[in-house]
Amino acid sequence: MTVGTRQISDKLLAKYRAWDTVSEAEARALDSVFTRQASYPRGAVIIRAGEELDGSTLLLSGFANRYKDLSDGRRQSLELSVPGDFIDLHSFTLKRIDHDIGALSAVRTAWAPHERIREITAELPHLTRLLWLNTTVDAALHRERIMSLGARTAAERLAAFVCETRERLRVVGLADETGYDLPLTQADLAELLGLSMVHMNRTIRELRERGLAVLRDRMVRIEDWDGLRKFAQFHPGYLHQRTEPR
Amino acid sequence: MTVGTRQISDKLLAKYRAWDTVSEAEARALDSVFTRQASYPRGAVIIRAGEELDGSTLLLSGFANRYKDLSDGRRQSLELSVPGDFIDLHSFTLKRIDHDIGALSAVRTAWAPHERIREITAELPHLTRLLWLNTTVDAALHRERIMSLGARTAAERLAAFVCETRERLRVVGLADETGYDLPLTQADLAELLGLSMVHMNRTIRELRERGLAVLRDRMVRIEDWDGLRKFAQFHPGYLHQRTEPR
DNA sequence: CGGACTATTGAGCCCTTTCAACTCGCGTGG
DNA sequence: CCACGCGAGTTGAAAGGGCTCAATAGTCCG
Repeated sequence: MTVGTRQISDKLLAKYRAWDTVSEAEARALDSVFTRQASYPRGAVIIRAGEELDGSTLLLSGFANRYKDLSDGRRQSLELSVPGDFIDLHSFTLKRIDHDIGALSAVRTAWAPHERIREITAELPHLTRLLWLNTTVDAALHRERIMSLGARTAAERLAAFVCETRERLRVVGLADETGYDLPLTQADLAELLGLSMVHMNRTIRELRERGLAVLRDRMVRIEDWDGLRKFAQFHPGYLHQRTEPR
Repeated sequence: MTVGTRQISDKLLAKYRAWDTVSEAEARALDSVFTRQASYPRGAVIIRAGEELDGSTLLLSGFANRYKDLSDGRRQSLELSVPGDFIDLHSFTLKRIDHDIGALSAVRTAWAPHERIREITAELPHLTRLLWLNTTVDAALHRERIMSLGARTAAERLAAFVCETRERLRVVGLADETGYDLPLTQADLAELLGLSMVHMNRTIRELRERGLAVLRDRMVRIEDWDGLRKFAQFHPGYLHQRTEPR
């Protein structure tokens, strides 16, 4: 899959380079940890809670989400995963993870055995810290989600989500000023934002009527980036990107 | 402060030993990273968002919380910190953190320069993985909070909080079957659980009337542990403790 | 003894949910 | 070719959980 400078870990690398400099040697080492690739259709469960894992999975393309269920059927999405995300890197230390990860669209993945990651931690301290940083930035995303769920209204929450997702996708080259593709149903979004599907629909309409963003046909069109940021009170510091947003 | 086997990192060590075995050499190394200690009164800001940090702080005694504010005054607590918590270990990779950390009670802390932590990462790979694990378990706590805020009712949320806090405190010797001290006001709890103070009060009453738990006089008395667990749908797997709960 | 903080309770409102009906587009089978 | 079914989206109406406003009481402390 190596075409010119294009590599498996292209997007992951782009993300890491938004955080810190990565040498060519480190980039090669990072790319070399990935062995087999796989594909999943929408709806497939990529990782199941509680399984013992001996490798971690990189999302090459498509979207996925972490979620937990309550026994009476209530389901909460914990986090959206976008291309370039190392969706279960935390299993390197945790061994088994406490939630499922499902495919929200057709998905391609690459898999890195923990053994190979361990070799990196033995040999490349700076790259190791980047992997660690990856997991701590994931935690920072979690915290912002807590903020949203606890303190933002439905419309603000959706706006913040649109902003955050735009920044995450921009780093891996999948979004620009005008917007991005987001192949999720309104039901998926509702689950992610802790809203009912009906209210999700009305909230999407509200954002459109406010002239901030339009979500339609699996695409997000940003109408007024500054207005959206302001409305959501989106402060991208928690993404810890070096590059100035916007 | 070393009295017999008692050390600064006593509680931190107890927590790590609930996750994995820690050798005596590792325990000594861990203890030795901490240099100066400090005290803060209730209400003090221990760590301020955005500051450049060159060390991480261990909570020796007392309670703290992470929080973020919105510009119009809405404040959301992100996570409770209990004794033995390395409250900003993530600053080791992040350099600056994206939220404040405040003292919810009188607090004692110890401080570890990042330089010393870096020495550990160079010399003690297994202990390094435990430190990394610490940050990934913190993320697991965040995820459970997202679950609570997104999918649990107020009463279930409080019940889950009481269960989780009981397990976290039990590991460091600060809780037993009957309950534990929790020196937080109802306003603190409300902020933590994303509720208004008034509704927090009513929710506390509901838990009491259900015969599950009594929160009064800065103490939590657990009346019916099994009932509480069941009501909250508390599944402690996400804490990743080896010891069987209860 | 006043003041500040904390806890408690009532009442009304509002955001969000639930229930329900209906549309639209699309793929499949008769 | 059309009927049908199904998933996704949309809208209305009513119910409900939690919030806000407001008032009262208890407690600690200077």
